[in-house]
Amino acid sequence: MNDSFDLAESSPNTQSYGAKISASSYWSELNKDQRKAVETVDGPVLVLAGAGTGKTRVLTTRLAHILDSGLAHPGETLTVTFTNKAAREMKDRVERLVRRPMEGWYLGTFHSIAARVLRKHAELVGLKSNFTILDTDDQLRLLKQGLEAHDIDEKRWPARSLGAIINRWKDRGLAPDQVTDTEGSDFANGRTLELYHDYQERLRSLNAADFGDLLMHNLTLFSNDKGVLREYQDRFRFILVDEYQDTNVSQYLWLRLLAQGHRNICCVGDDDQSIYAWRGAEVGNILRFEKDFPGAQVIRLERNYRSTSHILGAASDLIAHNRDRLGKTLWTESNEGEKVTVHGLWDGEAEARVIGEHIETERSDGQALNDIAVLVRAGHQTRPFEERFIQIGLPYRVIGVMRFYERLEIRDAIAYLRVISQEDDDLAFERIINRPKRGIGVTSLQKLHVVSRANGCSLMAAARDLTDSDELRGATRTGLANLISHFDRWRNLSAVQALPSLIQTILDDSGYLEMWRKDRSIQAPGRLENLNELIGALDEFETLDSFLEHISLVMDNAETEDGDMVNVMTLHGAKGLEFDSVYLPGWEEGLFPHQRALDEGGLHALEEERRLAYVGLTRARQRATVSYAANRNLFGKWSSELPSRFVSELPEEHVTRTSEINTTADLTEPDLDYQNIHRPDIGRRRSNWGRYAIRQRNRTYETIAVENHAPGTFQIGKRIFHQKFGYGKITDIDGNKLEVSFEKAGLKKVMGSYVEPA
DNA sequence: TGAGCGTAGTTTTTT
DNA sequence: ACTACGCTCA
Repeated sequence: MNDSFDLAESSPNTQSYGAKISASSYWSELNKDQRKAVETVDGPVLVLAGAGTGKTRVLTTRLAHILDSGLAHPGETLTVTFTNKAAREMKDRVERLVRRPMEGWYLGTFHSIAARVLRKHAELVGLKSNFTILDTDDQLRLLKQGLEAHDIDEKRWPARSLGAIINRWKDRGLAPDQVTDTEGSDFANGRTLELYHDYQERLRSLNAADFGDLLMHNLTLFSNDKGVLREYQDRFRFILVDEYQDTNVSQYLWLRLLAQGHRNICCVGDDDQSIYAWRGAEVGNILRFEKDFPGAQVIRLERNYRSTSHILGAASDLIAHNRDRLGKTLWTESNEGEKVTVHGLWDGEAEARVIGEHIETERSDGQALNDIAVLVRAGHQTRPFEERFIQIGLPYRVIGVMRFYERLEIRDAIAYLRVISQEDDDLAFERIINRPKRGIGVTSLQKLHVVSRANGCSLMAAARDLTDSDELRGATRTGLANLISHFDRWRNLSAVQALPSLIQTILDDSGYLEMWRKDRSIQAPGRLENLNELIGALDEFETLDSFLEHISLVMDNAETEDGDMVNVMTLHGAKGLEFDSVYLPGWEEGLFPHQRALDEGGLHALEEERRLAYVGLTRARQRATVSYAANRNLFGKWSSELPSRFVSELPEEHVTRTSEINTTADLTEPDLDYQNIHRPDIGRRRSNWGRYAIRQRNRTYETIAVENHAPGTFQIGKRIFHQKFGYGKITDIDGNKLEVSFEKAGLKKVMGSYVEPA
């Protein structure tokens, strides 16, 4: 972390400042709109950049232009992204363009820049400069402790829910004394605010900040000390923001404050790709930009360089179903390409099989697997694909699963380091106090907590006290005393020893490595391997603190595996990426759009789901293949599925549809030829369908006979019972689909075969 | 202290 | 189906 912005950054850089260097060499290839977005450096600019319109290119070129033409030193620019990956990419590209070391510039994620600012002025918000940044796991444990302290039943009021409420407040920049809404009023009998208050107190006493605090404390800081705010306002002559549609309110307020100095802020975003409202992002930030920055120029990038016109056409028509959007008309000069294909399939297994076959065909046509992706809605959907791909020997990688620094053994090792860096870090100390086993169980830990609360001291201090007293006996006392003396030694060692050998010593002395060596489980060898990797990774860091800052803010995915492999990931994970060929399985009502989104977020959530579908389609350069299954095994239960409404929203002119099944909607067609053949392996699946026809190669060869309700069982107004949603009244009937107004769950469409007369 | 068992909850994810 | 958690009992 370069923290020297008072020195190095403000020293005049005679090479660049004031020197007009022609930048035309690297932006001659930009189109008119892109060029305008790069050149308009005076005043606020909003760049609405559709999918595949060269957004990143514009952003990097703009920054390079500002630096190259001497409009600002690197240290006078602020560039924010959401992910470390995006920040790194931007850094690389700008450095390549500018060919000059960019020491001291402010380019990074919102969180890393906010942390950098906060460390400088921590005392103004009641923290010390070396505060710990807590991750979600720590936060959760802290919240649990809070609930316990308030005697609130954690079963009834889960810490996770409390965390979600508090995080939403923080997303909006609301400290406990600023909360006026009733957001949390139905949680814990209205004691949410009290819990939030205590949680913040606890964080302060631990000298810790959670992710939300980083931004929120910045806001507090800026409003408490106008001098500091002024300093940054003056400093940042140019501000650039990537993925602006993903900013939450507190990030927005933060930007707005900082931009008030020079008013040169350029935000790049696409309202159609806003898919993070569920974690506090406000698309509204885009919509209000012109209001907040009067005279702002709005530049639209609408020429798509990525996809064929069929893919672009399909995606554009789909997203046009959203009401809540600014509206863009993407166009392309690329060829028509293939139509988007839509497959209806029997079940998830068939879906995985068919996609596997398609990929093998593409592969034999010379298509690189690295440029193929399977994009799913939810993490668990990757499984059938993994199983199938393993079976047929198709190389694949799943992106975005467990991250390196989230692994149990890595977190343990880091906890040791955290205690060394900050003896007061109770959360870290608690984590490893009995790992490996030292005879310090729940009872002993409770004693420590009592002492620490009574004395207002840290757990470590309490531990010192307790080992001096007679409270603890036998193995427990020796175990704890040993641990304490180990820590004292390690702390001394940390001053003189390089990080890799320090951690090696710690893991040896503590018996932590020994613990895993003795462990006979399958995972143990992998864990030891990971620990070795950690030791290696530590080589890159000068100080313990710089390493800890890195891991708390730059918890990146482990590098993706080398080789030519199909990419399997969630739609969210695919944002910003592109592939030749994209498979989009699981387009079924309830799965995509996801039921939970529909239940909780209504129309807004539905539109967000649709944007997700849009993001999925627009990842494809050459081919996009959508599929849905008639039956799906979810959480151990089979259920019949309806094709997603998004499937029917795809325009015929850009789509080819094939189906191995008839969906329920088709069952009411009179001329279909049903046979009642019972196929045992399907019968076992307790499919509740009335009659179901599968047609393959124009031949109906399979139908499952399951008991059907007698005609007239269902009439509008009749009361029915549904396994999942309970009692309700039928409001509409459409073939085998019923629209039911449920007493608890509200208005829903359900399968007739799923309900019983009540 | 730890194994064994029952229960509940299973979208998306960064920092 | 699978996991994570909390509780009971040896």
